[in-house]
Amino acid sequence: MAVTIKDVAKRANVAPSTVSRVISDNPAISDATKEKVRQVMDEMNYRPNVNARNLVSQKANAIGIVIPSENEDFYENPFFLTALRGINDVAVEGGYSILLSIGDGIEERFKHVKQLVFEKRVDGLIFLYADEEDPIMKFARKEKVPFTVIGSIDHPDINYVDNNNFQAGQIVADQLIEMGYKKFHILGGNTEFRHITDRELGIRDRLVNDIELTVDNDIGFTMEDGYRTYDKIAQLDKETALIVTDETIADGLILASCQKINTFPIITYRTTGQHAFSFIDNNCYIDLNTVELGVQAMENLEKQLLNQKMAPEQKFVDVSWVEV
Amino acid sequence: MAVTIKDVAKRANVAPSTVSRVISDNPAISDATKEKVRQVMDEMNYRPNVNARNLVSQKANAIGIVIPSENEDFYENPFFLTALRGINDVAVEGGYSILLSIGDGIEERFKHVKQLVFEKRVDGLIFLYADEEDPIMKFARKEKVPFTVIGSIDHPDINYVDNNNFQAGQIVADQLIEMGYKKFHILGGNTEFRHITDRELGIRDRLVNDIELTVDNDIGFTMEDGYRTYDKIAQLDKETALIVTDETIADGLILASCQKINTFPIITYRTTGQHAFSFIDNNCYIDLNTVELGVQAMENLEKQLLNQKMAPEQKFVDVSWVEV
DNA sequence: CTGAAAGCGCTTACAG
DNA sequence: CTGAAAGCGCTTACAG
Repeated sequence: MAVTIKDVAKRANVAPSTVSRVISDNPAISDATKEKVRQVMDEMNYRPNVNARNLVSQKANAIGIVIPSENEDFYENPFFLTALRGINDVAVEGGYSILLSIGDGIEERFKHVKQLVFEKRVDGLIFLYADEEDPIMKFARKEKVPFTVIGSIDHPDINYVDNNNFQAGQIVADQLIEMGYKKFHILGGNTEFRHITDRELGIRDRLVNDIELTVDNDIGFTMEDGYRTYDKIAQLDKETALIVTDETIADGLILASCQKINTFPIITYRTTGQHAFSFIDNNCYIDLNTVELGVQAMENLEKQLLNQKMAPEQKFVDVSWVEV
Repeated sequence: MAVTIKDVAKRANVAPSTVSRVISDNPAISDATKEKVRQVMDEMNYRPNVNARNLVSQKANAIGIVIPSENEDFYENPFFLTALRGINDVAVEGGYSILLSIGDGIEERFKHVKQLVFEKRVDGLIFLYADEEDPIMKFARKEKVPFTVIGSIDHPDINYVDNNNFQAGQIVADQLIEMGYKKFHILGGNTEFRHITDRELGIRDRLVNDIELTVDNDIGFTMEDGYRTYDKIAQLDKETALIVTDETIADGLILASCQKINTFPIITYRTTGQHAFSFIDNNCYIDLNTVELGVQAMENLEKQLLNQKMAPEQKFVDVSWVEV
């Protein structure tokens, strides 16, 4: 059997409660006792039993990750795994486990999340998408489960972390103007997504008089959609700077154009510098710092868990222009 | 506060132990009592507290997933997430949570896995790679943690689930012969991986006299490696059937050739039919049924957890030829 | 600064 | 078929 707090206490000639206090580094315990107990813990390779600890504290020391319902995306879009990486870093540091809810379909996942919450398997949730009308999110609000959203939600009570997409638009415009471009063409994903429209607004915000702007939005959200756009894009005049406000569409387009004469740079917003196409995409890009998005989401959630009555936070992560 | 087993017992006019027995569907309890108690549980929306239950049973009702140390792969290779999907399906069914160990670098992950095991956060592990010399796997054997490997390991004590890669080679050869090809060219990943060599052996096993075979192995494992192979491949004569024994390499090659005249089919082994390039890859392929690999791995692990003294199992999942 | 005791919410022999 | 009691391994008031 595994060694328990009692075994340690006996060997160290103290009470179990003292050992417990040493574990939590309680300032009431003398340094001498702490040192002695710690030595015994090391000797015996003692590890606290998480279940016992959680039972007392009524905590799970775990958080749940909720992914969007169109979950095919999850398997293709590097965004989710990259954000998860950031979440994981902070979670491990704080002793939290991460539980994924990746069942097929929204119904199954909703059921799973309910189970995680009601059985106290998780203390809080992180949503990898922003949709105020989502049933799982509504459930979390109703049950008062602490949660953090990655994305923007128009509601002052909700904690969220997002890219500063408006700024991300401004930066692109500024850079391209500095590079001497006079014509911009925006190729955009579906305008139902706020990051798409915010990026466009940011670009428009920095347009100077002599810039000519054309926009082609709502062309879809898959690689295939981008791929199919090639013929249209090829018509653009050579002086145009092409800004693709959705990474996956950009990848499809890059795929379509990589073997042809690449007449203009394709500027896009990237989840990570280590994307699958980095070896053929020699264009500058905007790094969305998605790992940092995950980090800040988890930091926010942890803060909520430690401080019940925290005021809701809405944070924006800066993006950065990357020269290639 | 949440409703406990005592609350249910009081309202149902029975003892807590009776409620507990109803939860586990103990046959000693009368149907009448069961029905009454279940009704009260529903009314009160009772959910058992997992921590309390785990504390008694000395179980975590959770399993840990270990990913390979070159973890950049994890973020690009659809294999891992697809296998996870299969694992998840079985895990949810059996009431197990899934904990990921995705920290950066082997050291950090090793530390994390140790913590998961020693703190009893997991009951068992699934390795998404097969390497007998891996320190984490050695640790699991030493500590007698139940685990299942996805991949093949030459050791009779280890439970694993793998594709039948030899058969996967045979099937490709058979199909291409039936299609009338007389020349095969194998473009292979690194031969340190057994699935690569087994697939080749399977192909060789079914070669008939008049087939001419050429092989080009160890060209790497990234998309870029496949992409770079294009010029060499373009030299092949038009009658050749090209078999790529690694999916990622195949994708790089498809990417390189998609805009050119695609003179011969590129046959490869695919993790899933819904891969990123499915819209430009019109070739037949071998479906490795990776979801099923995950399903069987989790089924095996669950069996180990329920039956301590189970004889080790080595299972092989069949692959299937997919016509496009 | 430290210990004895109660309790977290379950399960499981043991009795009856 | 059901209940009372002990116990899983911790933490945390309460005493001293």
